[in-house]
Amino acid sequence: MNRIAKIIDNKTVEVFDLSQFDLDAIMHSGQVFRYFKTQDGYTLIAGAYSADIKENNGKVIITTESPDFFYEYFDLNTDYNSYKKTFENVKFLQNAISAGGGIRILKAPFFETVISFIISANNNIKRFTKTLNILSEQFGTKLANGLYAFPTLTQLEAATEDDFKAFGCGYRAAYLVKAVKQLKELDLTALNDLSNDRLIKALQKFCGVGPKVAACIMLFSGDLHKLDSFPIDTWIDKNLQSMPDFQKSILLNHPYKGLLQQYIFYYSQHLRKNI
DNA sequence: TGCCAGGGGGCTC
DNA sequence: GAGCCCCATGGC
Repeated sequence: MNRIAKIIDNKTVEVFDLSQFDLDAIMHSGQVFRYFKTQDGYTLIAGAYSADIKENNGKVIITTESPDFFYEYFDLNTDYNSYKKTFENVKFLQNAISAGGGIRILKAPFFETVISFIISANNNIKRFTKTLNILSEQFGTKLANGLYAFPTLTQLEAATEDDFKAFGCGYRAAYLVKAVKQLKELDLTALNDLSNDRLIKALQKFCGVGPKVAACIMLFSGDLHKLDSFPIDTWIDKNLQSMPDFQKSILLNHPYKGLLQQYIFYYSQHLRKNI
């Protein structure tokens, strides 16, 4: 039996092992944006699915019409202790690992990941989250709880450059119109056959996707889920620059450096602490 | 190669 | 309250 979590019934997932599931840290780890704080937890929307999530009596309770989706979304079949065992040679990140140790790499829908991270470019999280929610309200499907699903590719084809601009995308508006057209022609399964080197180049063919955004798509899209992808944003860059070369080398050669990157991001960006 | 292009929220001072 | 920066990228 899985010690981490279990689908209890057709509306409930329970997570038992909170040492590898830190709800607040996951929400603030910069990989999920469309969630709302509730009185005792969060309401989260991913793609066309939503869930109410709260912590209660040492467990996390996920209440949703789509338990199978969220079981997979939170990667609950994977024991993160197996990853953590490989972190013994990165003791210089111990503080960040301790603080963010309950972060998991989520399996977000591919299209939502691409669009979200194009909009994230040179933007602050609060501001582009607002944009993502407005786009969802304008172009997405209204769900039973009154919230809006992230727009599908077909729905977002209706958005013009002026629409994207009006909803806060700024100069990324033109990229988005082009990227939506390009994504329509994409065979996602073909991407899965590529090596990481080829994959990151293939993703950068989408307008608005450079090396950093491509690395985010590789790490956070559930279809790709490359745990050795290492997005270097301004926060990670600052940390790398303050790191001795030998530490940098250990970090950048680690098979799960994507997960380590999440710990560093959460620690420096959200908690505002220095490694 | 270097510079430029939205806007606004949050941070530092 | 001014000045700076933000999960960068493409075009010139």
